[in-house]
Amino acid sequence: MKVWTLDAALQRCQWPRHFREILSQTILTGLISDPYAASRVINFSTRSALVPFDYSLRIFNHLHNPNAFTWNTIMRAHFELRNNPHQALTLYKLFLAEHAKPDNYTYPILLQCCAARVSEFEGRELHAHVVRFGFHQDVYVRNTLINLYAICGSMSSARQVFEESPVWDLVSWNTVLAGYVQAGNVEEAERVYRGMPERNTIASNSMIVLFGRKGCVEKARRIFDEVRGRDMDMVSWSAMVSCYEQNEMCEEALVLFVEMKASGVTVDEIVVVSVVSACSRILNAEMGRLVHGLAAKVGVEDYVSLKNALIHLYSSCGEIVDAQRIFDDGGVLLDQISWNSMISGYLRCGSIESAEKLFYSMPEKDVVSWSAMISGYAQHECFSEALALFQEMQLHGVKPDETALVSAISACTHLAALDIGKWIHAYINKNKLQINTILSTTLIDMYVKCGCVENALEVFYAMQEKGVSTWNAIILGLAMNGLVEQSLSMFADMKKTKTLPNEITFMGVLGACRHMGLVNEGRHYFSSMIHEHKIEPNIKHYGCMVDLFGRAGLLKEAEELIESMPMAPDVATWGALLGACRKHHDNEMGERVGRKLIQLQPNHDGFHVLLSNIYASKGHWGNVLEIRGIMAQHGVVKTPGCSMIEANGIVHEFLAGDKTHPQISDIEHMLDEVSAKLKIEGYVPTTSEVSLDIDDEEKETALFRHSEKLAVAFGLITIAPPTPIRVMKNLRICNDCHTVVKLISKAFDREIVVQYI
DNA sequence: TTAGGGTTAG
Repeated sequence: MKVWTLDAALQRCQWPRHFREILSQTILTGLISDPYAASRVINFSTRSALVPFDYSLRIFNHLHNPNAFTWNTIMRAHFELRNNPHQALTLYKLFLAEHAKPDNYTYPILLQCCAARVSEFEGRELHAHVVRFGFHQDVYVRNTLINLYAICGSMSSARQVFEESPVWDLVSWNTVLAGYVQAGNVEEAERVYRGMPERNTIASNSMIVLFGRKGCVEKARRIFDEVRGRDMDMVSWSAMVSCYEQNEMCEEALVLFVEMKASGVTVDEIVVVSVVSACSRILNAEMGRLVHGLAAKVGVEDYVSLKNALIHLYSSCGEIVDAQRIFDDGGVLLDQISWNSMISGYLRCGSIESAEKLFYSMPEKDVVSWSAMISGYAQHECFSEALALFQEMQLHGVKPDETALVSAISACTHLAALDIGKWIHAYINKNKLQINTILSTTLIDMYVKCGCVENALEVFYAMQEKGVSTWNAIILGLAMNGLVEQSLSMFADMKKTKTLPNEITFMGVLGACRHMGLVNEGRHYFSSMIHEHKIEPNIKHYGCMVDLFGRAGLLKEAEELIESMPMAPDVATWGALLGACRKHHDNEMGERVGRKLIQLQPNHDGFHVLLSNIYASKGHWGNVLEIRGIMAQHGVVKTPGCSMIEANGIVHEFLAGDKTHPQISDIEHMLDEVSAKLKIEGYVPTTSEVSLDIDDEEKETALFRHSEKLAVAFGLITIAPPTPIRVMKNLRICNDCHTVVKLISKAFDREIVVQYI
């Protein structure tokens, strides 16, 4: 058998059996011991789908003296077919050990293997071999070296190889340029781009990508238009579309895509994914549907990233059925991201049960799956479920990352689960986990809402970089804890750091003024917000000012401010005025405002209750009953007061008048004790708050079953001093509870924090 | 044999 017969036979080879016959012929005739003939066999077998890779390997292992070509082929096959660059590099050592000589094709393969492993160390070793064997002048070798260093982030070495080259081809230029693009080095990239002897499409496309990533949309567009005049290709269009999409110019992205279609360029899966993502951003399901149809037409429907982008699109637009259809039809094409996207899609659409079902049925859960579920629970106010899942996640040995931690901590905040929150904080420190601005801010938020100002300040001062939300959390938190002066001086500090305040900052600042009744300061900050910082006050700022004026008895000014609002006043704003009317006994205005509100928002419980309270405080029981009737007629149910307290890592919930707690008899006993003790101290219950037509003794009892009092009593029983008693409440605390808690604190010598969240 | 495009999950 001759080599040319072998080549001809291989060319005709159609079946695995043919190949085995050809192989046995080469062995029987002894042709296999000819290194060139052996290389033809290996080359064919590694490239052909007829032969399994293991079979090629077995042939290779039986060869006595494979030549460089054969070694190269088998090393490349390890890298490309098996995706095993490490094995290729191992084989290279064997190659040298057998005293075979590498050729100029050997190093591009091996250097690519190093690039795939991002292994600069191995690369440098090979670089030395390249020089030793005298291939350093080869332009292919040089280019792969440049690429290797660029990928390993060592642009100085890449640049050095480039500079030392005797000749440069287009690939050399493009590779160096790609390195700077990847490193995000605009200056050097532009310099290289300008220095190129001729600018080709690939280089221009790289520049479009770079400018797109850096937010320089106009520069990208200029280059795009330049290429357009020369020779653009699919990538040019695609890069420009994605540039718009990444910079949130979704309309432009869609327009350009339509133009691309119209110009007759082939559309592929990559550009389609960018376009679908643009549709998601602007919640345009209709356009997305068109693109989806187009993708099906060009036959890229099975592309998993596209499926994922579509699941995201449809679920973001509330079209959960369509999202689900893609997921259900996906079968084996789906990946981890598909599952996670579907879970968060369900959660976004409020189908907690579907999300749970999918979550518990998924083959593999990663951090994202867990934290999607945890934060989904938290977003739907299922805080206990969120925390329980966070703990379950750790039992499964999954390490929480920043996002999971943020969700868990915010669940702690809402549950007043301070101990668990502190445990998470300690866990972060112990494991030296990355603390980013969001995580720190969440911790600060938790501490201030649990009344631990010291801990909050500790986190705050330890932060390297503080964002506006960090300042907001501390300003708001200090004010919330009654540390008004500190809060306002924090605001002054913030201004010194040149951090620009936003509308939330002013909520904190105005809230601080309200807390202390600082009317003049409030006016000053409100005006500086508008004139100095050019921030339009929102409805909450107005509400805050109305409350500030109202509490100070400036009812007229408060009402005038409401009338001057550019938007319709909301519940809180009217509520503030109504509350002020009650406090300052302006029943005329109170009734007027209250009646108006009931008409405006017949479904809101707060107004009815406030108005009813106004009547109750005057003893006008007829009117109270009338309001009750209106409430019943509109199906308005008073939101029950609910307080939470954490003891020994368990969160206990109390509703007003609640008798369901297992320790209720102890609690009632404690309340009686408290009542007796406080009466000695001269406490008189403010029964005017109770809008029931019952006698005073019954009113006292009702008052003493408010949820926060139950929780505090429970705290007195279960939490040993000096640990403070911390209670979280869903509604604002009533005057009586406020007084009572202060008295308990004194009489029992306990630190007590009741927080309204 | 070396160079250019993308997104999607919390």
